[in-house]
Amino acid sequence: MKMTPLITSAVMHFGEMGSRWGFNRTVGQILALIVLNDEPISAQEIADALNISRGNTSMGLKELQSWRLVKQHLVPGERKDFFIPAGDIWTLANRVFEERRKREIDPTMSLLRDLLLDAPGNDKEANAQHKLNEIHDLLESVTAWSEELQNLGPEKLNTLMKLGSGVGRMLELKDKLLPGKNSVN
Amino acid sequence: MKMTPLITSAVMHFGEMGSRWGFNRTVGQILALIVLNDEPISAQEIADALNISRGNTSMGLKELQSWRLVKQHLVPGERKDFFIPAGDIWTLANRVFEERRKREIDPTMSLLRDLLLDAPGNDKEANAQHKLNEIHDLLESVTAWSEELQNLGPEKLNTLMKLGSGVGRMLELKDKLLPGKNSVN
DNA sequence: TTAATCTTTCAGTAATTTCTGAAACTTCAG
DNA sequence: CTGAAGTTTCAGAAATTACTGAAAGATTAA
Repeated sequence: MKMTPLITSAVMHFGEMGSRWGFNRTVGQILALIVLNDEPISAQEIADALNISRGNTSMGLKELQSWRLVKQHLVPGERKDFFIPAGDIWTLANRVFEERRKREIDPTMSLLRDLLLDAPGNDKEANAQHKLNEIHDLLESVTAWSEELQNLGPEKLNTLMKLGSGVGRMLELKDKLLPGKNSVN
Repeated sequence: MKMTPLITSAVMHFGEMGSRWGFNRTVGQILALIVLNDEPISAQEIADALNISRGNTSMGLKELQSWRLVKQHLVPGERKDFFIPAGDIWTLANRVFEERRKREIDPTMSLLRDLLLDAPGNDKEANAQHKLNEIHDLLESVTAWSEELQNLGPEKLNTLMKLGSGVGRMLELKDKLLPGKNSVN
């Protein structure tokens, strides 16, 4: 499992970025290694290639599995576990989005809902609640919208993309196209 | 600057979430406090309300200004600086997106472009490059798309949102609507 | 110019997060 | 059973990140 220079650079970079993407350096490196390596790779090979302890490798793999980015791959006749990506790039990116949404947005939405239930104690609180409500609505929109995009799948998303600023114009005409679909929540 | 219980909960929560949103606990708390407080608030008041050192407050404010989430507000006749949000909720959310894109996506895109320039040394590398290319294209789509959404602004985005799964159907009819806009790019 | 008021910087410390490696656990072949 | 081959767990060590507070730097009023 000697890494080529190209793979090494990529793996190192994904390690550095890992923390910004919601996991730590090692987890990022392991993910990159598994994705870029077309063959299934064992935990021991990962530990060797990245120069990290076997224990750390095990925890990293566990985390990647909890994110559903990596899955086990049993090689017949082999005792050890091998690992492969849990899907194609599009799928993986989707999973990262989803998982991050769960960690970054859902808890806040839940708190905001709770805070908005209480009657405001004074003007200051009423004002704060108003702001919190705006935040809540925005997060709700973002969530709903990102789900929508995920369901579209890569091809349609691409069509939409290429439409570019045409989206705005299209919206202005939508009533003619899809009557009865406006003003529906 | 005594915080009401409601504001306290919100501020604490934004502190906890802060690290997931790309900044640290204190920065998250400061941001929440400034946003939820309708009046301009001084650095000293922030430090007192959050029970943090004046130095830490100063660094936090500096970071929030670098994210363009908070701005100074000079009160005539007052010597000290006051702070207010740099815009409405929609604007702030946009800034967070943008700033995170800069930190989370742009550096990777740049590295990927570089790595794709080199000729592959062998089959393994060729395969890895293919994967890297897929990642690059996906990130490019995401970037372009998020810019598109930002330019739409909140009202149109909302229209789009409410359209829900109608987006898919609309796409199928788009050629009739906007002839000449397909297959561009 | 001086002093008062406020802000920023940064070295050192505290808190948090990540990593290691040894021990415990699991699985299976003989 | 037993032991070989592998995996997981977790207490403590190492590395990283955040925070404090004192000192240095601004800015302005007198």
